Amino acid sequence: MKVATWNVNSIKVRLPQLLEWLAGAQPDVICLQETKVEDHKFPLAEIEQAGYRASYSGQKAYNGVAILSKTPPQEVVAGIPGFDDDHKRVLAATIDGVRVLSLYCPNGQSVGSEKYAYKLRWFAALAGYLVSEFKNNSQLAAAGDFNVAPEDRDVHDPKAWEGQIHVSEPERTAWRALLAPGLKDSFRLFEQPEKIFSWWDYRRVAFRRNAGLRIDHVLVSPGLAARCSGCIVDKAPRKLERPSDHAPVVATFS
DNA sequence: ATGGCTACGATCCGTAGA
Repeated sequence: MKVATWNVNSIKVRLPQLLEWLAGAQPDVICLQETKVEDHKFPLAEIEQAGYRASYSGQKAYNGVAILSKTPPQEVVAGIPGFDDDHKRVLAATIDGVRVLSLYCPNGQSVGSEKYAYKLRWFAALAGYLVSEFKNNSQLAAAGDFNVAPEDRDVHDPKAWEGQIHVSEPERTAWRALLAPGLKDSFRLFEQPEKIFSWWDYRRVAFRRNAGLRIDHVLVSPGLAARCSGCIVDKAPRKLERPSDHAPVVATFS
C-alpha cells in the first residue's frame, strides 16, 4: 500500500500534473492540500476517470484538502470535531482499514503574529484529535503539509532560518507533541540522504539551489510503522513547467 | 532592509503562501 501527500497549490492549475503523476506513481491513497476549490467545483469526473474515489473539503481561493483512493473511503469526517475553524484544513477517511488524515496545517506567517498564535492553537487541537483517532484505529496515517521543519537537518540553511517561522522552538515543540502518543515521522524510520526537502520557494531560483525545507510529512502509528518499508520525496513534479512549490511525499507499506 | 514568485479574486492591486 502506497500513501502519498502533495500540496498541489490549486488543484485546478495542477490537475494535468496530478493525473500524470497518479498514472505513473500509482499510489493507493493520496492526501492533497491547498486545493483552493469549493466542493461543487472539485474536478471529480477527471479523478474518477483516472481510477480514484475522492473525498474533499474545500473553499474558494484558500486552503482545501482532499483524499483520493483506489478503494472506497469510509467514515469521512471533515475538520477537527469540537474545534471551530473557518478554514478547510482537515479531512479524515478510512481506506482499506487504515485511518488516513489529510492535513493542511496553518502557515503562521511570522513568529509572534496573530496567525502564529492561531497556528499553535491549531496544533494543540490537532494533537488531541490524533490521540482520539489513534484510540479508534491503531492503523493511523496523518499525512500533509505540516508547515514545520522538525529539525535543523530539514532546513537548507539553519542559520539563516534560526528562530523563523516553520522552525521556531514553539512550533517544533508543537510538532513533538503530535508525536507524543507514539506516532513516527515515516521519513525518519529510514536512512536518508542529506538535504532532502519537500518545499522550495518559487523565488530566487530556490529549487535549482536546493534551498528548501522538509515540511510535508507522513506520520504513522506504531502499528503502521511496523508495516512501513520506505518513505521518499519525489522531486520530479517540482521540475515541470508551472509546478507546485511542494513535491509529493510517498510512504510505502506492506 | 527589501523583494524576489505564484494563485486568486477582486480590478488594473492586495492578500496569502512559506
